[in-house]
Amino acid sequence: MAVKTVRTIEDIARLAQVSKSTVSRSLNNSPLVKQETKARIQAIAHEHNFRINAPARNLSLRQSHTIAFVSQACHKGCNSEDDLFSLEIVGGITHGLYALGYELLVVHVNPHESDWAHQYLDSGRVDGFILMTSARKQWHIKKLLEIDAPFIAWGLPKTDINRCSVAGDNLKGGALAARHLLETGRRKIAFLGGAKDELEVQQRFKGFQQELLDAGRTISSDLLAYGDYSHSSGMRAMAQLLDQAPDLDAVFVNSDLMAIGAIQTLKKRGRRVPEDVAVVGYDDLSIARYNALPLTTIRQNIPLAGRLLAENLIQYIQSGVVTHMTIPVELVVRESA
Amino acid sequence: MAVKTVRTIEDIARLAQVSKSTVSRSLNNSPLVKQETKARIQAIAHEHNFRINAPARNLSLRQSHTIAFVSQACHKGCNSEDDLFSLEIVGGITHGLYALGYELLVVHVNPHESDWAHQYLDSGRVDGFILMTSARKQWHIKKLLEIDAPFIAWGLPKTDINRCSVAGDNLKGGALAARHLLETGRRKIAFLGGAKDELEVQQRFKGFQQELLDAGRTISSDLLAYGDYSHSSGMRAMAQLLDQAPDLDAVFVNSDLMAIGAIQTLKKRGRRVPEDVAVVGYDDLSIARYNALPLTTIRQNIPLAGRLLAENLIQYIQSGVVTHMTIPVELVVRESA
DNA sequence: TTATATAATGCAACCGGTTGCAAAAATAAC
DNA sequence: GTTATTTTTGCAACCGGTTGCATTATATAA
Repeated sequence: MAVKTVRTIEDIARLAQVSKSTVSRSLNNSPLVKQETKARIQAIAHEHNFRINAPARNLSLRQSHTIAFVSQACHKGCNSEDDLFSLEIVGGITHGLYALGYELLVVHVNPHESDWAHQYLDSGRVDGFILMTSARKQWHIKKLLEIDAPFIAWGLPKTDINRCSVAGDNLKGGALAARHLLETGRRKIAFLGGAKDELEVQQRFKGFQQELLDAGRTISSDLLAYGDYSHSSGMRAMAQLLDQAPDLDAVFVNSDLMAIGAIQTLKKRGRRVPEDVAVVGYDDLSIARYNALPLTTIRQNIPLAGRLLAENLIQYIQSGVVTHMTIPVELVVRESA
Repeated sequence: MAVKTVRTIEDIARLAQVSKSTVSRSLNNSPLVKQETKARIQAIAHEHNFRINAPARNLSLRQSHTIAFVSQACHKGCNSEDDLFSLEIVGGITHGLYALGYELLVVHVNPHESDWAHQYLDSGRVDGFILMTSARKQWHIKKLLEIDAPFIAWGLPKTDINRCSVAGDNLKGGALAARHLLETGRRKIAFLGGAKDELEVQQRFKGFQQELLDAGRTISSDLLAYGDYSHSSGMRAMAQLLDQAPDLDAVFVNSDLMAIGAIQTLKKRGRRVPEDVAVVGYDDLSIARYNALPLTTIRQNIPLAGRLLAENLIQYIQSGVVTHMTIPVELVVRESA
C-alpha cells in the first residue's frame, strides 16, 4: 500500500527529515555522514523497499555500470551453433559483473562494421566491451584501440596490445592432449587446428609438439591440418589428414565441434573410434558430454573465464590496470580417446 | 579531431544556432519542427557523429528501452546445458529488440526469489521481462502478475492469464512426430514427455495421441513416461519405457537432450537406432544436428520465436495489447527415425 | 493593411540522482 | 566561556535529455 509513495531519494529524505544529499551519501555509504544517521536512513530505505533509479544515477555519474557482450553469432543467418562457447561463457560473466554492481548487455555486431563501439560508448550506454571469438577479431581490436575504448578480449591478442585479456592455457592444453595420447600408446598422432594464423592455435600446437618431442617423437607435416572451428571444417580437415597419413592412430582437434565432425569422417572411412583412431577435442562444451560417443577433451573452466573477464575489465575501467590472465585447463577423459 | 567537442544536444544547438528543444525535437522527428530545419539539424548531428545520451534520455522519458532476459541457467552450479534452448533464442530476441530501439539485458535470477522483478523495474533499469523455461515458471508468473510487471512468457501459460505469450505449435509438433513414425511403419510408438504437468507437454501428447487415434491405433499407458528435459532423465525414462514395453519400436521424445539420453539407453539395452527403435526429438538444437547419430526432430523456428517475443512484449508495453502467438513447427528428418 | 489562425521556435522546469562548497553543529583547545 | 577544529548536514548546480506553455514568425482571411 505505502509502496508507491517512496520512489526517490527525496521521498526518503522527507521521511528521515534530512536533505537529499544526506540520503544520497548514506546510500553510497559515504564517510561524510554520521554512522547513526546512515544506519537510520538505510533502514528506512530498506523498509520501504527503495531502489535507486539507475538512469538518474548513471547520468549523474557519467557511467552506465553496464558492459557490452560483443557477439556476432547472429550475423550469419542467425545461426549460433558456432558460438556455443560464447554462449556458455555468458553465465560466468553475468555473475562476475553482478557481484561488482554491473550489468551485461548483449550486443550483436555486424563483423564488417566498426561503428558499434562509438555508438554504445558515446551514448553512455555501456562502459566497456567484452570481445569473444570473432571472424575479424584483430580488426575489431584495432578499431577499438583507435578510439581508445575499454575492452577485454578472450584469447591472447598480440601481446604488444595494451589491453586486458583472458585466455586458456593453450600451451598446457596442447601438452595435456599429447601426453594423454602418448600414455595410451598412440604412435602416430595428428594435429587438427583451428585457424592457422591464430596465436591460440599456435600455442596449442607448441605445447603439443613439445610434449611429443620430449617423448622422442617427431611430427611430420602430413600430420597437420587446419579448419575454422566449424563442424564441416572438422570433417574436411580430417579427410585431408587421412589422405596424407592413412595410418594415423590419434588426432588432437582444436574444438569439440570439429572433433565431432572429424569422428564422423573417421567412421565414414571405416575407422573405429577410439580403437583405430583416438580423438581428443577442446573446450568441453555440452555437446562433448552428450555426444553419442562422449568426447575426451580439454576442458577450459568456462565459468571461471567468464568471471575473470568481468572482473579484469572492471578493474581496468576503474583503475587502468592491464592484466593478462591464463586460466587452467584440464583433461577430461571420456570415450573417444 | 573535432570529435570530442560535440557530445550533447546543446553542442548541436550551438552549431545550428537553435535551441536545445529544437534539436531534441528534430532528432525525435517531431512534426513541430520545420522540415528543413529538421533536415539541417539531423545532418549536423550525423556529420558530427552524434549519439544521444541514453541515461539522460531514459531518465527524462522514465523508461529504459531495455528488456531483461530472465534466465536461471546459472543457478544450479553454473551449468547451462539444460538451457541451450534459451541460449539459442537470445539471438532472435536481440535482433527483434534492436529493430525497435530496445536493448537486451541478461539477468540470472535465483529461482526461489521473487524480488528481482521489483529490483529491475523500480530502479528503472528495464521496462519488461522475457521469461523462458524455468523450474518455477508458474510461480514466477504469479509473482510478476501481483506486481503488475510487463512480461512475456515462452510456452503457453494458463490461458486465463492476461499477459502475452509465444509458444511453439505443440499440438502440431506432436502430430508431426506421430505421423512420421506411422508413415515409416512403426507399430508400437512410445511417448517420452517433459514434466507431466506442463501444458506444453500435454499439448504435444494431445497432438500425438490424436494422430495415432486417427490411424486407428490406441495408446496404452505402458508406452508413456516423463522426464524433466535433462539428459539423465531421458536415459532414465527410456529405461522405464523399455521395462514397461520391451517390444516398442519407436519413441517420441520431448527434447533433443532427452532424446540423446534415450538413445544411449537404447544402445545400452542392445537396441539399434533407428532399425529397432526410431527416435524423434524436439527443438532441433545444434546438438541434434551434430549428434553422432543426427537426430530426427521437431524444429521450432527459434530465431522467429525470439523476434516475436521481442515484438509482442514491446507492443504490450507500449499499447497494452495482449497477444498469444503460436509459431510453426516442422519435422526435420535425419537419421534417428 | 490589419486582424487572426497556424506553424516554428525558445524558455524554463523537470526527470532523480551526485557533489563542491558553505553553513551549522559538535568537539577540542585555549 | 570563547575561539579554533573537526564533523555533519544542507544548498544549489549539474548530468543531458524532454516537453508544456509562451513567444515569435509566417500564412491566411478579412
